[in-house]
Formats: sequence, structure tokens, C-alpha cells
Amino acid sequence: MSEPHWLTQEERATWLALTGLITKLPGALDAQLTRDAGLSFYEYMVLAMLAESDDGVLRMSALAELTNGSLSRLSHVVQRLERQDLVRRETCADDRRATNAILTDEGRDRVEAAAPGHVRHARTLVVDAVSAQDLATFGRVGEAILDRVADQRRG
Amino acid sequence: MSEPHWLTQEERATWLALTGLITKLPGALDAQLTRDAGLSFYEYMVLAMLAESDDGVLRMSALAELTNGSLSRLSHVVQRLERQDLVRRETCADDRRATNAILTDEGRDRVEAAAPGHVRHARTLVVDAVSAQDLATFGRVGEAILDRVADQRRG
DNA sequence: CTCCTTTTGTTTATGGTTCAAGTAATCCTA
DNA sequence: TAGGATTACTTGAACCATAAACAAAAGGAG
Repeated sequence: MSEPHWLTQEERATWLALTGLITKLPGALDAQLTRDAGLSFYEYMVLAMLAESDDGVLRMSALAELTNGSLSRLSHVVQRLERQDLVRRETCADDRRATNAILTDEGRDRVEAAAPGHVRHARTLVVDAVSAQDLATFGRVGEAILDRVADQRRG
Repeated sequence: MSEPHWLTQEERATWLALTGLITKLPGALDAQLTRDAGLSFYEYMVLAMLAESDDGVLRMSALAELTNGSLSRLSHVVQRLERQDLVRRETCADDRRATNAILTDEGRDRVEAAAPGHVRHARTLVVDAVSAQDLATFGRVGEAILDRVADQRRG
């Protein structure tokens, strides 16, 4: 017997596409990056966000926001990156509760080496998969969903 | 200094929305389901796909496909569900290599109890977040991406 | 028929994420 | 200017996912 569908057929197809995406895409991104650069996707994001910041320095809490991760997750990951000398940590002078994550030269080399392949992969899987217009719509919907997720966590 | 952008600004925004989605949405879905039904999202998918099948019976490999998971992951999860008497396993009579996963009455009760809240959550976060037309576009793009991910794994 | 390959699934080990608790500095209120 | 609350982050344990090795049945070539 089949469970009742409280979504229309088209809504359900969209929902299943989205759930497929969130279960399969992380693995696909991790696979390319670990194979070609020895980094997980999340590790790459941490390094990339630092590289894009003005001087390669960001507070842990800011970095957690930018990478969409929890502070706890970030703390563990930065600890691992620190062991490889890709990042180092300093307690912030202004507010001694806070700590700054700082990209090392070696860390910068590593992201810069990883970036081209990662971007090419992003193009192959996503950006070049559909028309520019559909991609733009896809992005706007994604942002709308993220807003709702954020609302959920607050309220 | 900022890393060069090999994506246009709009492409990059879309890409970041997607990466945000794949890192935050799983947690949001797990949170609702564990809180309200004591199931992870993946566990829910396993039970739901069984419930939607004709007689609550599916081969492990078919179930893995439907839930977007690896056979290994599924095997572990079904083992846990089996301990809770939500599912049981039988080796398939036709092909004795294969295993059928079978939804128990208790398992069916459990999904049916969980479903309304889950669907409501899906509506709140996604389906009702945007216009029907944008949602449809979003779904089509998602499917196109999934196709590319599948291609990647093969060739 | 026999052997080799492929399919199907399980299991073990490893590593990463999350959750809850803990620490330390800062803020705020009276 | 205490004192308690809040913020910012870290840590340890429990849990889950992944990957690689394994087992067992089926298919296929000679």
C-alpha cells in the first residue's frame, strides 16, 4: 500500500531532487577534493574563506558563519589543519575570549593549488549544467530556503 | 588579498547558496525528525520508501538507490532499525545473494506517525518558500545536477 | 562441468560530527 | 564594584558514515 502524498506530484519530485542533492553532493565534492588536494570540502571552505578575507585572519565565530558550520565542528577542523601547519590560532587581543584563525603561507599555497580543480568541478556539476537564467532562479530559491532554515533555528 | 573568482558574482552566489544548503539542511531535517519521531532523516527515508512500495518489501540494492545511499550505509542503518523491530531482513528466495528488507507493522506505524510532521516541515522550509513556478525550476535544476553527479561516479 | 568473474551484501576499522559539559573572559545590573 | 549572566570557544564521548576487505551466490566462457 502506498503512503498518501501530501505533496503534489511535482512538489514531491522537487523535494526528492533536493534530498538527493543533500545526500549525494557532499560525497561528490569530498571525493574530488580529497583525491586531487587531500582536503575535505569543509576543510577547503575554511581555507578558502580565510584566503578571501583581507589578511587571512578571521575570528572563529565569523569563520563558522561563513562556512555554514557549528563552532564545535570548526574547532575540531581547525585543530586538524593546525597540525598540518595550514592554519594557526591566536587569542584575539581586543577580546581575549575570542580566537583568530590565521592562514599560513603553506595554507594559502594549498588552497590556491586546490581551487582551480574545485571550481572546474563546480562548473561541471552545477554551473554549466543549466541555462544562466535557470541557475539564477535556482540560486534565489536556495537562498530563500536557507533563510527559512535560519529562522527555524532562531524561532 | 582576495582569491580570484573564476565564477561570476551571480554564479558564485548560487554556488554558495547550494553549499550552504548541503551543509545546513541535513541538520535541520534530522533535528525535526529526531525531536518529533526519534528517527534520523535517512532512517525516515528508508522506512518511507518501504511504506510506499507495494507490500513493504524491497531489495537492499533497490532501497539504497531510492534513498540515495550506499549499500554499506543502508546495511548499517537497517541493522539498527532491525534492533528496534521496525524492519526485518530475509534472504531473497529467487536470488539467494540478495536480501529483502521488510517493513514490520511497528515500522509502518512509526513512519505514518512521523510523516505528517515531516511533510509539514518540508513545506515550511522549501515548498511554501517560493512560487510554484520557481519551485518547479528549482526541481529541474536539481535533477540536472543529480544526473551530472551520477555521470561522474560512472565515467 | 569447472573455474573465473561479477553481483550482492555484510563487516571491521577509521575518522569525522555532534552533543553536552566545561573554561575563561566580558558584560551588565544593582 | 561585586555578582551573576552571557559570550566565545574548547574538549571528550557517543554516534554515524565511509572505505576497504571479506563472503557467498550466480553467471558465463571454454
